[in-house]
Order: sequence, then structure tokens, then C-alpha cells
Amino acid sequence: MARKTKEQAEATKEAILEAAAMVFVDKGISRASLEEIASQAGVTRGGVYWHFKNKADIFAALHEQLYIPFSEMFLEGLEKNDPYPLQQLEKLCVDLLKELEDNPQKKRLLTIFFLKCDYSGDMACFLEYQKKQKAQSMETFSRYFERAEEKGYLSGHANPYILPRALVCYVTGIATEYLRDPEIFNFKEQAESLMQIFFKGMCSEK
Amino acid sequence: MARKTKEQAEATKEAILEAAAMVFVDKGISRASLEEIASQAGVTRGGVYWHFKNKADIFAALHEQLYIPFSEMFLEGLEKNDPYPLQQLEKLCVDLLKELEDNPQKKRLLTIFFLKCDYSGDMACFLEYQKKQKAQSMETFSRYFERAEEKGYLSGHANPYILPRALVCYVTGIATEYLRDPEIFNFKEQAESLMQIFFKGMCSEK
DNA sequence: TGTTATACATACACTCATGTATGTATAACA
DNA sequence: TGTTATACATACATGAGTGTATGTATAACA
Repeated sequence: MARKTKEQAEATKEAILEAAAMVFVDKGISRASLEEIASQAGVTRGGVYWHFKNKADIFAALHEQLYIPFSEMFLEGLEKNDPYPLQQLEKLCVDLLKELEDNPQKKRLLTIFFLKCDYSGDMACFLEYQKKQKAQSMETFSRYFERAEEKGYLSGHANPYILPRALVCYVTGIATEYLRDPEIFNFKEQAESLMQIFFKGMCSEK
Repeated sequence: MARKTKEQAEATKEAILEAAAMVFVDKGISRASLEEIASQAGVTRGGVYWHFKNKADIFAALHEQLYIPFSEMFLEGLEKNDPYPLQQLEKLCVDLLKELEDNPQKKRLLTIFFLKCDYSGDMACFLEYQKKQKAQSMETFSRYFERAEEKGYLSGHANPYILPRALVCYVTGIATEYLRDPEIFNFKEQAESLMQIFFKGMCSEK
């Protein structure tokens, strides 16, 4: 009773990833066993080793699943050439937070990455990956701030080199604290205020 | 050749903690073995088990070492009754970042807590501990903002309920990103600018 | 329609860290 | 000064997870 169709095989691969996300959130990556992931996906460890090299390889697949879609949002926004780049960027950040609140899979994955993962040994390479991802985000953010500066929307004390870094810190900080304790924020109501606190300080006009 | 003096025993206990911090940063908590910690501290596993119940118990000791001193800073500031509570709070945050940069032990410990720890199983309880710690920080921050509001220093859109949370997110976000890649920030030069970005948006006068 | 590669299941060998039990020299204390 | 609790070292037992090797039914393909 073995040998499934190609589509069926792809389905079990996704089932394994889905199961892995659940087990990782629950037990943490270090304590998660491939045995438990396998059984929760309805296969044995043999099946898991067929689709993935090891635990880190599963993690890598989940990692891409999250980080690809996030960066696209901000790149698309750039192409619109909005007359108010700061408001545009602010709104994108608000949307990002709300999306995080509404999308349980993203919530699960980010929880794993921020709180259920020990980035050493096999996993250290993902810090490098995240660094590159984040450098790219900041590069994108810079474009928004540069446009804002060209149009004279930036106040003097806010230099455009440090602003994108500050924004990344603020947003990831909010996300981390939210995942650490989801009850402290209700993004549907508070995401706007949160981002306002950051952005209202940079406008040269009042 | 066993049985040391009480002071000697206390010294080996500290040696174990020091060794643990080094091994935790290097291998991560999940991959760190008590054997390696012991040998790096100049004892055997027997010695480690004499002073600590297990790995989580060692972690708990390191955890307290960091979180006690941090919260005191902001409480002391409150007693001074500074006429400009926002500037005072801003300066304390700047000092906190610079302290993080200058103090290698704090840097090591925070790196462990943010990047080398998988908060599940035995370790899940520390998230609770951190939540309480952070709630207390926010409580303290609130006092600064309340004073600022009484004196009319807060602009309308910045409500004092959400401000302390936002500040905590910003500062921890900066710390996390800094530990993830210490080269992106130089706090000696940039800590002021970073905190300015946050605070200049909340003052009603320009 | 026969062959082959696929998509797993099963079985095996091995490492490695953990917890505990026991031994022991000596500081502390009366 | 004898006794006892201390501060470890040593030895042992154990399990849990990992990686790989092998088995096998069948989809895919020619």
C-alpha cells in the first residue's frame, strides 16, 4: 500500500509542513521530534525523511513561506508612486500588523521564529538569512523616506539613514511583544495609533 | 580532595554561571550540555548538580541577574521628580542602550534570551516571568507619561495608555535588532537620534 | 505490458545527554 | 576532637531521538 500519485505526494509534503508548524509552536523546535511531526501528519518518520533532509530543512521551508510574502507588500507600494510616501508607508505598516492578527498561519510561524527557536548550530544560518531579508526591507523603506525627503516632508532631526532602521525595530518590536502576549494589543483598533506615534514625529508641518 | 570553604563554594557556583553564559551564547540553550558547562567551569557534572537542579535552574539564575538591575533604573528616575519627565525618560532609554553596548555580560545574557532560547517545555515559565517584568516596566513608564500629560507636554493624538507599550516595543525592538547584528547600530553615536525619533513626535510644542 | 523510479513503511544501529546513586575528603561546629 | 553535613567526583542506568539501510507496493512511462 505505498506509492501515491504525484499530487498526493505533494499533499503529504504540505501536510508534514502543516504538522511541523503545529508541533513547533507547541513543543518548540528543539523539543519537537520528527516522530511527532510524522504521526501528526499521518505518516512515519520514513515519509518525513523522504521529503526533507532533517528538522532544519523543514524549518527552512516554513521560513521561506513567511518571508517571501512580507517583503513583496512594500515593494509593490513603491511602484504606485503615491504623493504622500510617509502616509503610504504608515498605512502599509498598519496593514502588516492587522494581517498578522488575522492570519493564524503567519502568527504561528512568527511565534516560532521569535519565541520557539534557538538560533545555534544548524539553525544559525537562518539568522544570516534573516539579516539579508531585513537589509532588503530597510533598503525598500529607505526609498520611501528618500521620496519623503525630496518632497520636504521630513523634519530636520530625522535623518534618512537611521529612519528605516528605526522603523524596522519599531514594527518588529511591536510584533514580538504582541506574539509574546497577544492580549496587550488589539491591532484592529490600535494599529493606527501605534504607527501614528512613530510617524507623527517626522513630519515637518504640524 | 573535596570540600571547599563556603566562599570557595560560592565562587565555583559563580564560575558555573559564568561558564553557562558562555556556553549558552555559543551553543544555544538547547544544544548546551551540562558536561561542557561543567568542564568550562573547572568542575564535573556532579558539581553542577550540587549547585543547580538542572539546566533550567541555571537559566533562571542568569535570568534574574539581568532583569533585576534593569527595572531599578527607571524606578529611581521617578523619585527625582524631574520637571521634564519626557526628556528624563528619553535620557534613561538612551543610557539603557549605551549600557547594553558597553556591558558585555548584559549583551551576552540578552543575546541568550532573545536569540538562543526556545521558550517551550521547562522554559515556558520564563515567558510568564518576562511578562510580569514587562508589565511592571510599563507601569513605571506610565508614570512618566502621566506626569508629562499633567504638565501639558503630550500632543493630542498620543494617548497615555498606549504610549508606554509603544516605548517598550521600540526599545526592545532596537535591542533585539542590535543583538541580531551588532554592526547596524553604534549606540554611542546613534542612541540619541534613535530615541529622538520616538519622542519628538509626542511633544505638543515644537 | 514490463520495467523502473517513486513514495513511503519498517527495522536497525548508534550517539549522547540526562538524572541519580554512591563514594569521599574535609570544613564547620559543638 | 569527634561528628556531621558539605562540596564535590565518580559510576551507573536509561531513554529518547537521530540517521540510514532495507523492504515494498505501485504510479509513471516507454
